[in-house]
Amino acid sequence: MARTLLERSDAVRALAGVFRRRGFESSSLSVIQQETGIGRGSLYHFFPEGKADMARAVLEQVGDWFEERIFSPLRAAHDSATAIEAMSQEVADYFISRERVCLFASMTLGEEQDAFAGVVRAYFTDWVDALAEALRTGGISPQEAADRALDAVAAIQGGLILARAYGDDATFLGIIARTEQRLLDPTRERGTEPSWVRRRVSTRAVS
Amino acid sequence: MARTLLERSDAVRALAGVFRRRGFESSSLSVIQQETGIGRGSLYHFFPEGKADMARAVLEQVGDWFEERIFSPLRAAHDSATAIEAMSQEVADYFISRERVCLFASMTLGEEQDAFAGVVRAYFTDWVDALAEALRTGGISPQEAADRALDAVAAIQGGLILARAYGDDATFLGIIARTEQRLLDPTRERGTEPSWVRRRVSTRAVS
DNA sequence: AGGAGGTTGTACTGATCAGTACAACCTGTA
DNA sequence: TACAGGTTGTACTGATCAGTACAACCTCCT
Repeated sequence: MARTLLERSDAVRALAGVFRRRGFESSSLSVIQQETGIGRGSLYHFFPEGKADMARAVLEQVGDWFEERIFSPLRAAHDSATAIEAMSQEVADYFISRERVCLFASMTLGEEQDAFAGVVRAYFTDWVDALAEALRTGGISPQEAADRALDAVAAIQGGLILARAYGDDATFLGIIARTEQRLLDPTRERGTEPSWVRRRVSTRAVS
Repeated sequence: MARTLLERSDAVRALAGVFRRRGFESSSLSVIQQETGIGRGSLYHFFPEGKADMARAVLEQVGDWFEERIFSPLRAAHDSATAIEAMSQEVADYFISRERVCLFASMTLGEEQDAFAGVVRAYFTDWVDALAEALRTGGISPQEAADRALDAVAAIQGGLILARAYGDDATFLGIIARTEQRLLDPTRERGTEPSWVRRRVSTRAVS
């Protein structure tokens, strides 16, 4: 019964590597076959619906990793400062060792956008919400916590773009470090919104 | 001499739209032909090297726009606060009216990465440097200005990812607004780097 | 009015795409 | 040892890909 040498989870890991390096669209079946060493037969055996199935599986595996290592600890944190430091370190290690690519972010571009909108949105809201909860635990007001959490996740994602553009991890680590400081800073006050934002938000931003 | 109806710059604009909507990889020649209404003949007449030429032209046009409307004003600014507010507004308008996609950022993924590494890096360094110069004009120290500029560009790029993930402009505008405040804030102090960063940077970040 | 030459649509090429079919294989169980 | 059935490589399909060739066209200049 060929209790195979190849675990499905190994295949998923290999696929994630290919998608990160080449992007989803340009990962053709022949490329996937070549770079993973997994034959067409096995690929369609594990992922009957083809590339869409593969992408789903990869996103699910990545999502599970974040849930376990990042989101859940943030939500369960007693000491928010420690939890946020841990998040920073985990996130830095994770992305540096994975081509500086966030697969969920990559799915917000091109054709993939529609197909994976749901899971992508869930990933980001989970992250932002978990981080906001840790901040609230640390005594920050709900609104301020939500804003800081959103800004931090955006900073990390933008940091990945710059890290890839510069081909440089140090820049990314600097951004992560300052993001961490900003999250923990107990003294920062909120100013008033610039007037042009209020104008934009009220006129058309609720799309 | 058919002094054509179709200016090359119109073609470039149309191409930019297609690339933003579909992504570079999944913009096939037939799709481009269909969505721009420009025939294969004209396409290869204007862009003899095919898609690579088209992408180059699009990036150049976008780069020129930013140079004229964003970078140059920042460098020439006398009043840094006004210049930064202007940048925020221009950037918000630009990306909201263009599918929330930064084409340079999209070129940091997949196969495009290598082909366009140079212009992509130049775009981001130009932006960060111009913004840092405006901040220095406003009396912020060079190192602090460089950090804040980098963080701001990262925040904007991350904001775009979240805006696409959420299908929502209000989130993006909020991020831009708080980024602007952070840039202008005269009081913020810099803390010390978390120890884990120094460890990472010194051990392997200089790749 | 009549070229001249830049511009454009169409048909074609070979390569590569995603997906299917199926025979051969391999391993745990009997 | 032999079977059973999950697993895998290979060959194939029709569709679509990027790029080329070229005849028809259209507009400006004389």
